[in-house]
Amino acid sequence: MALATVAHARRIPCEACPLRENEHFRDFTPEELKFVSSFKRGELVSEPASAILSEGAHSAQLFTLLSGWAFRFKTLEDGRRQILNYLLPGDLVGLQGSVIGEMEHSVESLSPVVLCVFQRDTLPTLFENHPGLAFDITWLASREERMLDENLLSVGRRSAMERAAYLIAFLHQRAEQVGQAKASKHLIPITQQHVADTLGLSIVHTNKTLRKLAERQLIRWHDRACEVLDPGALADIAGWGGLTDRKRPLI
Amino acid sequence: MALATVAHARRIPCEACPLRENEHFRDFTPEELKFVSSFKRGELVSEPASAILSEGAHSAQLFTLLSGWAFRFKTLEDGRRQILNYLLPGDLVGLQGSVIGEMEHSVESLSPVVLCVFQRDTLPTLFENHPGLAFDITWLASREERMLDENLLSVGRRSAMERAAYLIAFLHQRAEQVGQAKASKHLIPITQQHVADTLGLSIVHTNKTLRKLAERQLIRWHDRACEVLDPGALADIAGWGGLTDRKRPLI
DNA sequence: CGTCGGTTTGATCTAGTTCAACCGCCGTGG
DNA sequence: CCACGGCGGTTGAACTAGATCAAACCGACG
Repeated sequence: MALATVAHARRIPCEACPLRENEHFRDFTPEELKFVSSFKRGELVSEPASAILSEGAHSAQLFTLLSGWAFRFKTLEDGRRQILNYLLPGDLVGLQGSVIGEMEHSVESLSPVVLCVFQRDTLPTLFENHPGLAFDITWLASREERMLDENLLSVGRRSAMERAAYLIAFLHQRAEQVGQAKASKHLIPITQQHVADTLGLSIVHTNKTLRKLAERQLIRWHDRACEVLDPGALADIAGWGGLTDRKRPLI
Repeated sequence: MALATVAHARRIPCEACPLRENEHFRDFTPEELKFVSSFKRGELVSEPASAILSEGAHSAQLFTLLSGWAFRFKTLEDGRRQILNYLLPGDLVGLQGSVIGEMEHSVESLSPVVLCVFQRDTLPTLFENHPGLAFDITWLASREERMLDENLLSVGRRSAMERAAYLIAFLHQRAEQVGQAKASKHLIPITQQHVADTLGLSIVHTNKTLRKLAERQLIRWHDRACEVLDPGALADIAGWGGLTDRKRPLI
């Protein structure tokens, strides 16, 4: 697993951020945009499968994912790994570290990613001068909490088949919201090992479960990627209502 | 399951809140205290096993738990229940609802509880005028996220024995931090059904697992309560490092 | 052309589930 | 006063979802 490549100099100004064109994100006032832009320190570009943040890191920075896929995870001493959640464009990375001071999980990329780098110690300034943005950060934290709640329900109480169906429907919906689904023809860039570590299952059983979903024509498995054929049926299997499609902030 | 009893008129002013004496909470400035006090609308007292907030509620209020134990949970349509986390004195209740607008989980009490009721729509005022308190709310949200991360690791990757040991060590440590452990002689007011629904196990297997812990003299099971005898050994079994003992805010 | 990571498959095993009782306690209604 | 029912906890037996073990396949890549 390669280390993340170093930060490049600032490229795109936030005012011209292509993500903002997506109607899924709420509009910012020019003033807010100006502040966010001043808050930004640079960009970080990184290869697939590279570490972005590591558990225990004290010097954690705060990022927003601009493009690509990543995931958060924790491991036990003997190596058992649990994936906690996935990160898609617009998601905040490293908030826990910035707010509380130390990271208790790691973050790794699944695809080539570009991150927007913020100076962690300017967070107090943001809270001082931009209550609206501060509220947005809390909003994003609450949203993460929600996703974790649903994940926990899944891992704790759904069967292997339900879990797998839920995960894929969930990721597909998130990708769709930020316009990644079209861009990549409904392809989710994960291996079956990632699925296993998300669902709390063994790879073997994960493989057999995914195979059944494929036989039912709900997904098609590619090399290191999952193509979603029938998101509705997947959500049905899981008994999952779907994400609420509210506009969200983009810091 | 009884409904929560109605809110009483305001009793204790925040300045005299007994919780603040606990050194585990950070000191507030007189000005902050004054605002929090004005933010408070009243108190809610409620019986054990009563609903405090319900999934889907749109009119969710924001609370701080003053005394007692409660828990957050979600259920699937067929009744399978997953407990997401527990709530102890000083914990914020209903933040998701207040920030995003709708609750996606329910909250129920485990013991008699007293909650401090806030007016949800004054939250923007708090963010406007008290950036420090706003930051504190984000801090608390991040802390919840952390606890969920560890829970997810537990349910996804730990064995039944490890999970049970982790849960009890975790709850015991939290109780101790807020001074509940001494007060109740290390008694956690839960049934084995609660444990099962937290760990994602059946009651039968939960019973057998707890029994083993009891045989090893690590816990003693009482009627609707778990007495913790050896928190250190429990944490060891789980391979869990314990909570970081940082001072935290109390809104 | 060999190796390696990701995927697939079958066989065997086991941790945890489900089913079925039973006990003790407590609150309720006759 | 007692009978009854329900809840929380306990226990054994039978069962199964999912784990583990083992081997092979396949495409990419040096």
